[in-house]
Amino acid sequence: MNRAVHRLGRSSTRFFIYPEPPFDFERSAGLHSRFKNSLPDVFENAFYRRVLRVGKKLVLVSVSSKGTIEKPKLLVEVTPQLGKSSENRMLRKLLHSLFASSFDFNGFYGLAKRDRVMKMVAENVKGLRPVPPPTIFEAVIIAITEQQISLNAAIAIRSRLIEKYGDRVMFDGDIFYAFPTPESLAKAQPGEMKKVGLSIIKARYINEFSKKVASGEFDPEGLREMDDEKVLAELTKIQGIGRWSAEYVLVRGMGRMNSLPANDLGIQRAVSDAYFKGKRISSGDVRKILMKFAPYSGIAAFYLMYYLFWEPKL
DNA sequence: AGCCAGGTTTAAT
DNA sequence: ATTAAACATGGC
Repeated sequence: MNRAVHRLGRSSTRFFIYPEPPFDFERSAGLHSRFKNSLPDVFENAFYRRVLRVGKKLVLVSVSSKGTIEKPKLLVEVTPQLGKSSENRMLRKLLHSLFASSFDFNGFYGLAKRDRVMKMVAENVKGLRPVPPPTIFEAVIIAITEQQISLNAAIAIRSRLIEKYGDRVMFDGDIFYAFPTPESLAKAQPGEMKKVGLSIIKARYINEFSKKVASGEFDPEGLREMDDEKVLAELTKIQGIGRWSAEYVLVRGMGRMNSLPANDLGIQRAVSDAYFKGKRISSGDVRKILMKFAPYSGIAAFYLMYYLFWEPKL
């Protein structure tokens, strides 16, 4: 299992991107660092780093803020330099989807003002945005790993999966991991995958799904063209993807912010803490509250959870 | 120590 | 059609 470490060329490019204000880079990109070891994303010393795949090539991107919440400006450093202009276009597009999605946050803030709780939450963490995984394939694997067990457990297991099956890249003496490709997880043996802490059944789900993607039988990126209902229908055909996982992929992986997994225990806890004094509530109660923020109910859920569970305490 | 955590499937009524 | 059991690890 000792794979080679990819050596990146020494060349690098730098450029700026300008997300729509307001954008809080620290909170948005730093969310990963609330968890102990949250590969493949690394946020350290105000730098967000991650290995991205551009075509067949691996690049390490380092992103840091050179602006403010109201005047966002991000410095992106890419190593190694990409040769072709088509590659550079792909990379820009990826970075745009990570940090500068065209989502209408002011629409959400407008609605939030009309609700006492959400107004307070939105004012406190203004500029927070979800940073989605770069591929839908990754979002599906994230969903499977996060089924049933706690986020902490899931992230620990997923990080070990990434260490075991993801390509490695060396930079400045540190090792970074790319998220495993469908091909590498398709080749993996479920019995081996289990060793990172996955249940055998999840190992098989991931393995089977990866085979379908690697062979071209299933094209996750094609889902982006479909409407919400169609996406849910396509995803739930996959073994191991139920209602919750499909909705999770939709909102977390595809930015379909009008949808949400109302059964999600985390969302239920957040809505309960914020609106029902912590008493046990149903998915119907969750819907009733978050519907007020349609078509931004997914964002509303994210803001509540962030504020209640992940906002760093002083 | 033991129970609950951002569920899904299979196999029983 | 509804319900129960099995599954894996981490944190309190």
